[in-house]
Formats: sequence, structure tokens, C-alpha cells
Amino acid sequence: MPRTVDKEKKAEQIGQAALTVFHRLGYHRTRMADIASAASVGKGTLYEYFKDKLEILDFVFQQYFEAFKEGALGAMAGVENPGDRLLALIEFSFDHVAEWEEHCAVFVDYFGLARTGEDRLLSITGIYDGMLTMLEALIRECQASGEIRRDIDPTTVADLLVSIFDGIVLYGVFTERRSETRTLARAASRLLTEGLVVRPQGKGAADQG
Amino acid sequence: MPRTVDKEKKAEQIGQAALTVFHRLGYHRTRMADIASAASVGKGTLYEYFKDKLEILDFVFQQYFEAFKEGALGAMAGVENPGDRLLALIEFSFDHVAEWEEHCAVFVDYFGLARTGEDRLLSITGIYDGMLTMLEALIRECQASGEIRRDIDPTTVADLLVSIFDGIVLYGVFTERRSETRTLARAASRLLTEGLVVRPQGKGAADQG
Amino acid sequence: MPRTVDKEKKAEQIGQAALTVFHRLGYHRTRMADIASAASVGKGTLYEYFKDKLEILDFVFQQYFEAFKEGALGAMAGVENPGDRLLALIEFSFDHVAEWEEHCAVFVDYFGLARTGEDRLLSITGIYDGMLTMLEALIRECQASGEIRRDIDPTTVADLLVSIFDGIVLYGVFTERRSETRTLARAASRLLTEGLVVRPQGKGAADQG
Amino acid sequence: MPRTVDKEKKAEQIGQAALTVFHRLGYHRTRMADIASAASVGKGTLYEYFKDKLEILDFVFQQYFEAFKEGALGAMAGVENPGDRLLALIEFSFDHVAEWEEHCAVFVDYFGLARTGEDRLLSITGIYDGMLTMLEALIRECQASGEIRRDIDPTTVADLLVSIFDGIVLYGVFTERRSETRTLARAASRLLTEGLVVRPQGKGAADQG
DNA sequence: CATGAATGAGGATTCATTCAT
DNA sequence: TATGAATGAATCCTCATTCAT
Repeated sequence: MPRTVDKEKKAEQIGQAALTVFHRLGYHRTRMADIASAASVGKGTLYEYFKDKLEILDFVFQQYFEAFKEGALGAMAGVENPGDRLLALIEFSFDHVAEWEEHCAVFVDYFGLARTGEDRLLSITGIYDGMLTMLEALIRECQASGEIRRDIDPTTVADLLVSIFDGIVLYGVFTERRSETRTLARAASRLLTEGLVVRPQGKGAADQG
Repeated sequence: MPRTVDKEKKAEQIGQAALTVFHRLGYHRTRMADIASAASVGKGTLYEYFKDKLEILDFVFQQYFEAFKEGALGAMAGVENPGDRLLALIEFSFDHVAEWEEHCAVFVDYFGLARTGEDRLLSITGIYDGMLTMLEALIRECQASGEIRRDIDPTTVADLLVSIFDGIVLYGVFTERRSETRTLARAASRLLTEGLVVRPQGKGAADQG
Repeated sequence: MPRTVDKEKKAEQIGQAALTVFHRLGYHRTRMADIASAASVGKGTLYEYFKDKLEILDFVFQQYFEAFKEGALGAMAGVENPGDRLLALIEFSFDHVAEWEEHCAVFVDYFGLARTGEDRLLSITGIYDGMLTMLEALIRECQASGEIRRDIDPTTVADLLVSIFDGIVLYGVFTERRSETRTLARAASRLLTEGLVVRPQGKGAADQG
Repeated sequence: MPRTVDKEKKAEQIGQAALTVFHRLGYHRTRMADIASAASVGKGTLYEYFKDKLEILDFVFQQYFEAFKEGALGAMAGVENPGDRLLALIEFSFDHVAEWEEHCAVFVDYFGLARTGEDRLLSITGIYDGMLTMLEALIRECQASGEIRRDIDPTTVADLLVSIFDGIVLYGVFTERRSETRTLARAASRLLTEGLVVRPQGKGAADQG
């Protein structure tokens, strides 16, 4: 009876090590040997847990993504009011990227590969669509409850919110000023609610688009 | 003189061909042979015009970036009013990405490489800093002229605007729904000026954030 | 004592399992893991019974070969008449390959390896030489007793008989029409004794060759 | 304009070098590096001419096989009499293996791979079938013209002749006594026509089988 | 004794780059 | 100047073998 290992746990350990290296070097510069030594295992061992390099990337990404989906639902769970639910979702999303900081840097490689035809990866469209559908429904609810302006297309708002979120996250990734992510999130939130522009007192909305 | 002109023109042709392939396959999947055949030249010829593969990527990116910088300055040139200048800048930026559509997909690879230690590439920080400094100054002017609220940090707003811009552009790249970029841009513009949230009539800003 | 018996028995079981896999996949495509799972033992267990992969092949081959040698001697044992002894040997040989069908496919790999320098394996020359020496002596006896023509070199006949035997067996292996082996054996036997060619009635042998 | 090479010729040169190494080491022990150095080219060059290692083996085999088919037809071409045509075919076959000596050793590897599921290789059945069909027809002709006994199944004879041929060739390969191939061929020819067994004067065929 | 997790040597293959023509 | 044949460093991945349990 040889040593028995928790395959699940070991895969996660390797995934964690891989993540660190992917984060530092990027997916393409990372050699299997780098991952192996980061995980303190032999090169061959990696293949006991993952089919190949791409599967490691996929594992790492899906880990993040599953946690995100689950967490997002959890965050919205007890919240009655649609507007508060939207805020809870946004709040959670930024918490999540803060917690899963390293994973975010790997998105770029994941999306890059998924975009250029690695069909073993999740389809980008699929990834977005789930999120967008839910977000759009939520926005409709907010419009119904009078918390969000009705003169605006909910699909577009959903797209925009996701874009802004991604933009802020990627800005953190690229500039490595991750600490500012929260500041930007807060500013975005504030500007979207209050507006950026000084408007004539007591008047309604402006008119340029 | 005609020699140099020819050289430059050919480099641009090759760059254009490379761009198309980078766009389709991504930088890493693209082989020099792919570029050569897309450019209808021999593989060896590429090296007459570029030191190596990375330099082609750099060339393509810098082309976009130079055009952007120059164009942005041009767009703001004749505009007196700071607020209008900001709008002109934003307007131009989205025009630019629409026009240089294919280049945008290449950003991801460029930034990914630049982030993970290709020190021959432009530093990401450098790229952003020029933009941010100018933007911040502009926002300050707008605040001074009373067009933008003064109770908000101009540095943060600059960061945020850039984030949103990048987010919208990359959203287009990843989902390949490039056509929506303009819609999103308009929505972003509108929401930032008018606000997303329904506010009590005649009152100032809301208070959550 | 029972220990040793057990060991031997298990080695044989493993050998049998290995044989089946070698037969199906060929030696080179066969992985130790395949053998282990076919034998329903752990990979490590194989090494309790065999030094390495090559030794398993060797074991399987030698098993066949020993049984052949022993059986051949047994088959000829009680037979007085040289010609009948030769027939008994041939008869036995084909019985043997029919019974040890799967082993035959493995010959090819064994001989291939032995030929190209795996000097731990039996030398091919050695394998053949024992057989040929015996066969040649037998043929001489047949010639002495007047059952085989004397105007023919016994060494050559021995070589030829072995060649034909191998040819028929390998034909069965390669075409996977093992069932025809007996048919071919019978035909060969008949043609060698009776001749293929229509000869002038009452005359001796033809003269070309 | 770089050096232009005769791709065909170079492929043949590499094939020739590969053949020599395959012959010496066997297909599996042969590393691409061995072939490269035998061919005095870089490892990478091999892949300019062949997709992979297996394709080199296939090339080498097909070269032999094509030459055989063509040569066999040529050898029989001008010969009117069916019996003479059969003899010409046999004669040519042994000439061919003598001339393509090294290739023969490679058969074993080729057939071994083809048998165990390399479906990119020619099917063994296919290889044999063409030959057998032709041979069978020829034997029927010989029977019709009275040159071969009619009381014998032509299919079986065809199978048998091919078996004997292969047996003799492989005997040469395995024992490396290639020089004896011709001796054996002659002996086989003679024994098949004249018979091995001393028969009662003036009588027909014997009766054991 | 049995095991299968771990290992790393080994080998096939890719592809950026060079350079003879 | 333009080319593409040639190259070999780089890297992924396989799998026989070891050894802790």
C-alpha cells in the first residue's frame, strides 16, 4: 500500500503553484519545469494531475470562475430589494477580484487563448452570457422598482457594467496598482449614481449622448 | 531617399500583414512563416525590416499608439473650452479604436508581454502615465471652469476614465462584438453625465457610493 | 518451497497477461501500466517478478521456446523410422504454434530486438542453430535410410524447412488469418513430397532449379 | 534567391540514410538525431521533408514496394508462357530482395507497426491481397495450360508461395546470412518441382499429407 | 509482499533565426 | 535585396523504473 494522496488537494496545490508562475511570467513564458519546481514536484508529476499545460491554465481559471459564480449568487441571496442586490453583486465582484488577485492576471492569457481558437477552453461568449443575462434581468427589476432610470436599455447597461468592471480589474493587472482597484470601484459607483458633470440646479438630465 | 521611403513602406506593409495574423491567431500562435505568407514575402525578408518577431509586434503597437497620441492632440487642438476638449478627446478615442480595430486585439498580447518582463517593449506604466497626466490636467481645468464637480479627485477620475475606456474596448475585442463599442461608449458618456440612478427631483447627488 | 512455487506461478500469470497485451499492441506500444492492469496487479509488482520490461518479453519467449524444444524431442521420442520422425517433428511444430498462437506474434518483436543489439536476449543464431543441427542430422538419417533424395545438401534442406515453417507462421501472424496456417502446412507438406509441377509420367526429376 | 534543392532527391537521400539506421538499430531504437546525423543534416531538416518519424519509415517501405510492383510486372511482361511467367516472377522477387537488401530488415518493423494499429501505414492485408490475386490468377493459367497440377487449390498455392518467399527472406534478415537467400530460393524451387521425397519409380504422387 | 505516486531521463517536434545564393 | 533551405535550441510530454508506505 503506497502512500495515498488526496488527488483533489494535490491538484489544487499544483494549480496554486502554476498560478504564481503564470502570474509572474505569463502563460507562454512559463515552462512546465517552472511549474514543477514552483510546486516542488517533478515534471512528470504534473502529468499525473493534468493532461497538459493548457489544462492547468483551465483549471486555475475555472477555479476562479466557479468561486465567482457561487459567491455572486450567495452575495445576492438574502437581499430583497433589487437595487441593493445589484450593489451587493458589484461589491462582491470587487471583493472577489481582490481576494483572487493573482488569478486576474491569468485572465488575459486565458481569454487570449480562448479567443484565438483553443476550443478546449470555455467560450468567452459563454462566460459573458451567463453573467450578462443575470445582470440584465436584475437591471430590469431595478427599473421596475423605480431604482434605475427606465429610459435606458438594460442590455446596454449590463454590457457597460461588465465592461467597466473588466476595465478596472485589467487596469489593476496591467499597471500593477492593484491597490487602486477599490478606489476606482468606489469612484465608478459614485459617478454612475451621482454623475460626473455639474448640472444646472433643479434641472433634469443633460442632452448629449 | 526613395530607398528609405521604400523601406518604410514595405515595413508598413509587413506590419499590416502581421497585424492581421496577430489578430486572428494571437501573437504566440503566429509563426514567422504565417506573417511572411500573409505579407507575400519570404521568411528571410521579414528580417530585413525587423530585428525579430517581437519587434514586429512593437512596430504594430507603436504605429497605433503614435497615431493615437498625435490624433488626440489634434482633436483637442482648436477647442477652447476644457469640457469640450475632454469630450473631443473621448470622441476621438473611440473613433480611433473603431478605425484601428484590428490593432486593439493585439494590445492584449502586447501588454501581456510587457507586463511579464519583455523590457524591450514600452513600459505599461509609461504608456499610461502620459495619458493620465494629460487627462488629469484636463480634468483640473474642467473643475476650474466649473464644468466638472470639484469634490472629486482628478487623479482618480483620470484613472477611471482610462479604465472604462479600456474596458469597453477590450470587451469588444473579447466578445468580438466590436460593433457595440460605440453604443457602450455613448451609454457610458450618458450615464457619467446624467447618472444611472433615479434621484429625487430637484435634489443634488445621492449619498451611497 | 511453496513461496518459490507461488512466485513462479505469479510470474507466469503476469507473463500470460503481458503476452496478451504484446500480442495486441506489440512490444513497443505496450506500457508497463498496460501489463499491470491486464495482470490485475500494481505496476510496482511487475518489478517483484521481473527485472524490467525486456525480461518479461524474454520470459514469454523462452517459455514458448522451452516448451517447443521439449515437445519436439517428446514428439520424436518413440519414433523409430527417420522419415516418420521428421514428419512427427513437422506435425508437432505446427501443433505447437497453433497452441501457442499468441506467442508467435511476439516473435517478431523478440527477433527484431535481438537482431538490433539487445544482447541480453537469446542470440538468434543460437536459437536457429540448435534446431538446424538437429534437423540436418535427421535429414542425413533420412537420406541414409533412403527416404530422402541424396542428391541434395542436407544443410540447405534444413535451412529451407525452417524458412518455410517460419514463413507460414509469420504469414498467419501478419495477415491474422491464423486459421489457414494448418491448410498451408498441409499444402507445403504435400507439395514438397509430391511436387508442384506436372512431370512426365514415369520419368525422374526435372532439371531446372 | 536561395539555393534551390531537388526536394524529391533530398527526401530520397534522407530516406536512404534513415534506412541504414533503421537497418542497424531497428525503427524503435532509432532516434531522429541518428537519422539526421546519418544524413548529415540537422534534426530540423528532417521535418522539412517528412511529417514525422513514421512517415520516413513509410516512405522507405513504399519505395521498396512500388519498385517491387513495377519490377514484377516488367519481369513478366514479355513472357508468353504462364509457367515461365511464374518462374520469371519468382526469379525477379529474389533478385529484388537481393538488390533491396537493407529494406527487407525494415519490413519487420513496418509490419509490426501496421499490425498493431498504425493505421497511417498500408494495411498488411492490402499489401498481400494485390500480390495474392495476381499470383492466384497466374497459377490458374498454369493449371489451364497443364504446367501445374490441377488437383490443388490455386488460392492455397498462392498463399503458400508467398509464405515460403517471406520465410526465406526473413530467415536471411534474422540470421544475417543474406548470402544464403539465393541458395534457399533455388532449393525451394527445385524441391517444389521435383519433390523432396524419394518416390517409387514410375508412380504418381505419394499419399501422405 | 504489494502498491501506485513520484520521478526525470529521453526523445519527438516546433519554429525563430541565419545565411548561402 | 530577397529568399527559403537549413538549423538546433527549446520545450512538451511519455513512460520505465523506483521507493515510501
